[in-house]
Amino acid sequence: MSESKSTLYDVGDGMAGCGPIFPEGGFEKNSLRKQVFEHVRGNGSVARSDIARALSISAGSVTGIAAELIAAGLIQEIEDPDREITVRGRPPVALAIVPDSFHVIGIHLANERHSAILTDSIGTVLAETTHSACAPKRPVSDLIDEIILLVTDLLKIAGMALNQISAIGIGIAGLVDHTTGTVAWSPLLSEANVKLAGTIEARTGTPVFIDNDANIVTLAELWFGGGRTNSNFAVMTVEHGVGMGLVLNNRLFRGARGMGLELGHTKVQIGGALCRCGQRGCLEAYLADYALIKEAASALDLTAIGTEKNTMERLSAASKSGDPAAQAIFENAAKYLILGLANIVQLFDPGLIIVSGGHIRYDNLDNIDLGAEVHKLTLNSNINACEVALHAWDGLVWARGASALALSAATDYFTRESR
Amino acid sequence: MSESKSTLYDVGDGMAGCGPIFPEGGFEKNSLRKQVFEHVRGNGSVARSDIARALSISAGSVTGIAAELIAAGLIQEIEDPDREITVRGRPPVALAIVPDSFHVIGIHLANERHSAILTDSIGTVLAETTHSACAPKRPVSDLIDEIILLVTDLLKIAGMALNQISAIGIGIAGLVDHTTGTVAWSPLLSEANVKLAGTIEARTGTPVFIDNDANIVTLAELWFGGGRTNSNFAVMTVEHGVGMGLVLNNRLFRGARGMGLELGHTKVQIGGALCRCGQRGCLEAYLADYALIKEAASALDLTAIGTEKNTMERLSAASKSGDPAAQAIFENAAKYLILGLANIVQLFDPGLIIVSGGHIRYDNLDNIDLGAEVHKLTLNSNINACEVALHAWDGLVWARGASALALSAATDYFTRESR
DNA sequence: AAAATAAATTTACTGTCTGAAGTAAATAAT
DNA sequence: ATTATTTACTTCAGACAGTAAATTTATTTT
Repeated sequence: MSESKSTLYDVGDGMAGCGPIFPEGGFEKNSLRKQVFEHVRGNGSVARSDIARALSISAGSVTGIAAELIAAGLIQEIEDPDREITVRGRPPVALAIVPDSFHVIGIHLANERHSAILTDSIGTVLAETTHSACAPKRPVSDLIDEIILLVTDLLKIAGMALNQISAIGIGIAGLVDHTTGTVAWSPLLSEANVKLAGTIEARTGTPVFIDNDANIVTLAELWFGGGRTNSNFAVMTVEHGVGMGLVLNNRLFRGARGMGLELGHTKVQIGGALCRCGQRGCLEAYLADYALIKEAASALDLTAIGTEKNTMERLSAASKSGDPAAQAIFENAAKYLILGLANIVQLFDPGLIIVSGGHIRYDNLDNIDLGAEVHKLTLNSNINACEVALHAWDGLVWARGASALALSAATDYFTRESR
Repeated sequence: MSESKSTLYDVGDGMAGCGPIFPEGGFEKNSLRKQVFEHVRGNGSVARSDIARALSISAGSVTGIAAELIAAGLIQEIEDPDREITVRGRPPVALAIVPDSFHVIGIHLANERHSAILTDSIGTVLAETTHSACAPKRPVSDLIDEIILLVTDLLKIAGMALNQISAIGIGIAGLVDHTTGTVAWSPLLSEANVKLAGTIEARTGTPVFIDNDANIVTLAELWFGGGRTNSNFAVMTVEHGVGMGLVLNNRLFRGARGMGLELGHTKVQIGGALCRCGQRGCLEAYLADYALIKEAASALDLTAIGTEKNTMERLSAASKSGDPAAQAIFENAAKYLILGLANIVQLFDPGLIIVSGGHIRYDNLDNIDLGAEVHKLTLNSNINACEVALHAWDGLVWARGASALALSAATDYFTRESR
């Protein structure tokens, strides 16, 4: 018998019973309706029998659900495109999404420019527009006007009306609470704790969903990028700041209380470099564009001040043409990139990390095997090594990610049971 | 219109369709049966009508489910203990768990000693035993023998037989894959990738569940400690190593692929202090007991080598009696503790972090307002500041956490529908 | 004793899904 | 050409989990 006395036996609250106390209800269950719809959308075109096998549900259910979805105008029977291999038995009938069953808008709000796209129910971009933005910080009312302008412009281009839009997704830099649709803080806004989603919803009469830019990029990867075939992966973005996103079981993970994954502001050095957030030792302060530009003076003549993008391009060019100071800057940043990746692996154990960002950066990572370097900095990786992929993209990802936000909300709505 | 061209439109795989591709099935739904049982267990004693209100389900359902659970011998009607306040109407009948409806065993395996407890279905400890362990690394077969010895000893003390045990939970230091019951690596084992759960299951004929020690401590907090009233919280443990656990929505979060949350091996300094894992700059290398002991030579006469625990006690005493070197050691460790906590907040955004560990450490944290210090190192904390709580405990938590692992498995089993 | 009130039970009903039997449409074998 | 085989899809009875409303039960208030 143990000689120890337990302090735990009756620790804490003196409450009766034991075990976690569950708050009321709130357990999600995905209806077959939605599962079937998503399976069809994910695969482009599938036969009913394939759906039944893939989702392990009865063929009878699929028939019924497919009939409902067809009646609702969400899916349709099509000529199977790739059907040459003739097998015995009754030939399968392929099902596919009806692309124009509904439409959504995705909007990205950023410092220099806003972009917006209008897509159909499978994410095909039907119209896009970009407005240059100026004011670094403005009151909410101004930003809302800018958004409304974007939307009306976009609708005009697409030749559609607002009542044909099922949902609007918005991505904005800053601290965003997706569940309440609140922007706690944003570099674009002079005010804090803005109920942006609700306000736009009231102005447009359309459901509005917002999220921060890192999550938006992650959604873009999940819906349209390298994450499509992975149920679990992380995204790390390096641009003006450093962000990350995480997908667990095909769903965006947003932290316990909706705000988390602030990788850029995890500390990687006690009393280290000064970050734009005012604290010291943040990863961002060693890795983000603005941090590199701070050091760029040693490599470039910065008396002629340009845009951040321009400076980064010049710095990258200098590095590639052999400038030792510029090279040292990128080499140091690469070290911190690898450190950030390693910390993601240690904490979240994803099978894949997509490093997502502008082109410029990646030109300087050509010689580095990121996967191998991360491996060196992690435990246990011999068993389940994490793949690291680079994904460079243009300015439209953000809007596409925002449209994915709207698409998944619209999907929920249209596949809700017994409407 | 935008001048940008998109590389994302058809990025990646050239696959048809869009949206995440969902693997088959796998959506959990918690039956009312289980919810009712857990509500009763969580609250000690509740009336049917209270259950219906708390879980927002119909009174009729509660009647039916309660009848089933009573028939199964899992719950019972009791005299309501605290019922003086007489109200109009038919008095409620309190329901409570039948404590001896089933029993489980919780085992903790550690370097110096193993401990095991036998509990009833509400976690009351009916018997406990502790065996001292010797070999630092042994083959699996030896460890299994030790486990069997623990179990038989425990059963003898409790006067019970193996077939009266519904489940066995095991906590072990190292890298553990809970889903497969595999120990990928452990300081106790000379072999790797050991299917420990399966082997013990075969030997005992009882379902066995294993997890690593950090998760076990987290479960102990969730079931019996300060986490009971919180659906979302993190646990950070500082002992020989540094670990963490995370509870999201009352469930243990284990990372994307079951191994993650290795906070101790996240890097907090490039090329920093050497960690026992062989890498440099791990948080553990600045904060864990073994790291402090490395530095202890400056404060203590270590020619007489004692146990780790003994050395830590001497170091702590030296610090409290004013030894500047010892004080400096603890001050530095506190800095890294705060850094670790801040990084948890940034990444996971829990509302509460429980710092869980032995007493010695905490005596040296008395003067520090951990919450405030963490606040200083995090963004946004003004909105949703994270509470930091210290919880010092004795050696039995581990076994209690392991029993919680078994309890939740047994609960699942007994409340499964249509058995 | 009657009225009021609240808890628990009973009953009829709904929606979701399954499983088994049946139908449809093709190829392969005779 | 006809029959057998194979595969896809449909239909339908029924299991099951859950609800809502009416009913019964047990108590206090008037």
